[in-house]
Amino acid sequence: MENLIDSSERRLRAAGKRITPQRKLVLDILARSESHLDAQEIYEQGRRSDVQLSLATVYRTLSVLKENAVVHELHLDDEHHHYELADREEHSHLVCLGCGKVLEVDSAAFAEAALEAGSAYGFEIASTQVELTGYCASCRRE
Amino acid sequence: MENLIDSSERRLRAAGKRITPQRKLVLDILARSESHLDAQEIYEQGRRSDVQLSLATVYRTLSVLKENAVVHELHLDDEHHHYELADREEHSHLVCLGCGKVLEVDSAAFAEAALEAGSAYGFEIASTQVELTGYCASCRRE
DNA sequence: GCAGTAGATGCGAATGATTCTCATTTGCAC
DNA sequence: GTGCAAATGAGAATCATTCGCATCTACTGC
Repeated sequence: MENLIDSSERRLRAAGKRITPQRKLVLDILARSESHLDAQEIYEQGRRSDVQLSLATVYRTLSVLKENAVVHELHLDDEHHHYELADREEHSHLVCLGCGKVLEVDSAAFAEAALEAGSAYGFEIASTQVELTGYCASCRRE
Repeated sequence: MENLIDSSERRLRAAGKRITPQRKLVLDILARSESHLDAQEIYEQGRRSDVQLSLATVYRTLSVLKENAVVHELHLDDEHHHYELADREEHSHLVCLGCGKVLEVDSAAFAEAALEAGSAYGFEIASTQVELTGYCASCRRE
């Protein structure tokens, strides 16, 4: 966990960004979290620490992290965006339309298909977002 | 094109929805369009017809169409949603980060991978949204 | 260490997409 | 035709996100 944050900071420095307590805090919250947080949740968790933090800063930080490929922005629902640290195994998301549960699934197959599709069109693929929706086992039997 | 609309209307009727001039208009605009429209664009095109149409109705109509799987909602950028008729060949989207161009690519490979991933977790896959971002051939050579 | 400065932050106001309210209209089943 | 639930229009309301600006601070060069 610590090295995830270190490498993120290295990437920010390389882009000429400063390492502020607020940015460390947001990174730390993302690293500790099991789930996919949205800006509001990050803000609320951040307020519980002794570092001062505003919602605007959360958004600005997420924007910087996104630009530097430190986090991925997810569109799991239509309400707002969710974020997760990028340097984890490649995976996609399975969202249950019944209960809203989100599963992460390995997506090597998708990444491979993405590369093929990209090269067929002369594209250099930067990121692959796959969101699958459907019904989980327990919601299927209603 | 006509039959696309007919089948859409059948689906709406089956769900107990009424066929109104506004709904026909939105379907017609989507069917005629080559690209992925957002609500505002649909509204503006709709105003040019002699059917009265409000932006609220566009949103309500899109929501109904989405619930009945007549349209797919796309998250091509962070600004707003884009929509396309659902009953077309399965395809995914390639978005260029440089110029914003959106290409449609065949995605049989993704659909297959989705089914596999779904069954591995007991999920019944309802839809597969794949959005690839990267740089197109001309933006790559800057 | 210390000062200077560009980059960050906090706060509250602004923006802009989407949704809601409610009075009015209208498909469509009988 | 009639009746009524569903749809619509217009504008207000909501809510996530961004902006403006005054203040602060992480880093660079001395």
